[in-house]
Amino acid sequence: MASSDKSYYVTTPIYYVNDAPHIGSAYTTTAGDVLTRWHRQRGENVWYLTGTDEHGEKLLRTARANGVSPQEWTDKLVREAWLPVLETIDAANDDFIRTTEKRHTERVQEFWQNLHDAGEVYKGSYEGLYCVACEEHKLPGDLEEGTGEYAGQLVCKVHHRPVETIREENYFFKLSQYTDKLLAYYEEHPEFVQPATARNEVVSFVKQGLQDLSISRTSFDWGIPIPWDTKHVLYVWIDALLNYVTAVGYGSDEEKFERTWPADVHLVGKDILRFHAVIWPAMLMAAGLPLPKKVFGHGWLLVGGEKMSKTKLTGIAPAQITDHFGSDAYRYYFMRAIPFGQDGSFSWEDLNARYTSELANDYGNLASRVAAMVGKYFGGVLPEASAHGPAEQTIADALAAAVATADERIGEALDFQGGLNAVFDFIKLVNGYLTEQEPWKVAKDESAEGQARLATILYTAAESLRAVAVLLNAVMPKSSAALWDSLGAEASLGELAKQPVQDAGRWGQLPAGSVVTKGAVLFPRLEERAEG
RNA sequence: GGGGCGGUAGCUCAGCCGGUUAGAGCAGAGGACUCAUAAUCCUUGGGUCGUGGGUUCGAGUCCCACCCGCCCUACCA
Repeated sequence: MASSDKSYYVTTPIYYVNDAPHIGSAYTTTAGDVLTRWHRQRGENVWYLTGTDEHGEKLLRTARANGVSPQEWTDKLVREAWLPVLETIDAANDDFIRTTEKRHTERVQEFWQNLHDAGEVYKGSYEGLYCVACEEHKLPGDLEEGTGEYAGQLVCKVHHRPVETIREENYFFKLSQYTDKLLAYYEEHPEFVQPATARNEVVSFVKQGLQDLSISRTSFDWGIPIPWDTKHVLYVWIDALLNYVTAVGYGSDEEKFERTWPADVHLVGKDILRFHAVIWPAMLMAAGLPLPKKVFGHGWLLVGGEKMSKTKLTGIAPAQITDHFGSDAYRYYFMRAIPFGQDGSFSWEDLNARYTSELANDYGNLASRVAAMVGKYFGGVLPEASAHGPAEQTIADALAAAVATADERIGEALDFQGGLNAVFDFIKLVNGYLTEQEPWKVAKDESAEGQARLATILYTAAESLRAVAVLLNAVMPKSSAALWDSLGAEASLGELAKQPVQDAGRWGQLPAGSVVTKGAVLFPRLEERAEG
């Protein structure tokens, strides 16, 4: 297999199906979608995977509470909530894996059977603390000194009631054996865990030494049975992580697996970084499989200065935003307003302000004024730039720089904000160019020179927009398509998605004679949206 | 308890190894223009740089203590 055939493979976490999809999970999916669209537009083979995590005790309980089987419950949630949200945010994933699918469960069983056969798994007993009220196992850090009648005992921080000690026969994965191997790997591959702050936390955690990991449960049965001892089901995480390989043909389609694995980027929220940067690579090492090239832990979305938590998820559903602003603005906002890798504040005010200022006024209005002038002065037929001078060259040079920056920032550094800044700085520059050149005044000069200048100014603006449409297609596919259409570009240049993004700065691609029409405005000004 | 990060203009944030009048975007104010989605372009704002000390000729920028928010991690019983 030639290396050039290797797909650029990006994953999101598989989301726990029992939780309602909110903007936090959609944030990861959006970022992955922008990243993969960008790489596709470079002409690379790309594979973008997302999906749902469907096992575990919590899901079993909700299913029962709703009087249906866990499979029925999970089917319903996927159908009614998780698949629709992909439409809502306009994600173009190549596959969607569910951990209840045979292609997953069978491969997972083989994987662990192999590790068991190889001596990586042993039977032991697990002793843990359990809060009956929470119905969860607790770590020492989840507990505190009791007071009053529970004085002297450790109580759950949530319920302030004593926890029970529970002993269970479990299978264990020899994670402890991988402490040094992981540390060596982090050392050799400093880019493996990003950003650097996330990497530091992972490294310092592993340096303390790893404990073997309990990988099975016997207290409930909604999970993948351990093949050699079917009273046990696999711990959800240990099952879920394998989706990244089972979905691309591990153990079933070697050709596809070779072409896809290892993943180029695992996108994860920083809360689940440890599973992806410690446990997952150890599992792969144990199985003799290549490790993913990069695990990127992005930040939280803060609402009102606080982390959006699952529990107090009065949360915001993506559709609440897209219903009003549209999916393009949704995608733009989260990529532009929040530095990927850092926590960022979400507010309706900020969203509204950016929509109006950046999308409607700067970008959309530029497209409108250019299309209007080509229509008004040249009957909608793009004229030739016969008087290209220094002012035009400045624009062309700035474009080339913006393209280079955007390609590096978005395509390599996963700095979506930086990439969008470059594009929008360019848009502002073109607005300024028009104001300086005053084509509406030049239009009154009917001399040949005057008309040549007018033609050149409008060509320059239209050609700039052509590049902007190409550059923004990964972030805002719908409005970019509308702009492409308005410029009449498809007739000569072909499909927008086929325009190589790294070549967008080559000046003069939009041919004179293109039919420019003033379609619907890209981002109509919106009524002030009320709180929440 | 230990470790880390953050607290800078109304809002969101930049400010590298200390050095002339602390910056950007948005919002606000004034002006220009009219091709355009009352849009665009130009100009403009004086904020105890969390608090209190200290080092220094000079400190958001270094040191100490403290307050607030968050993250990682422990002990113990």
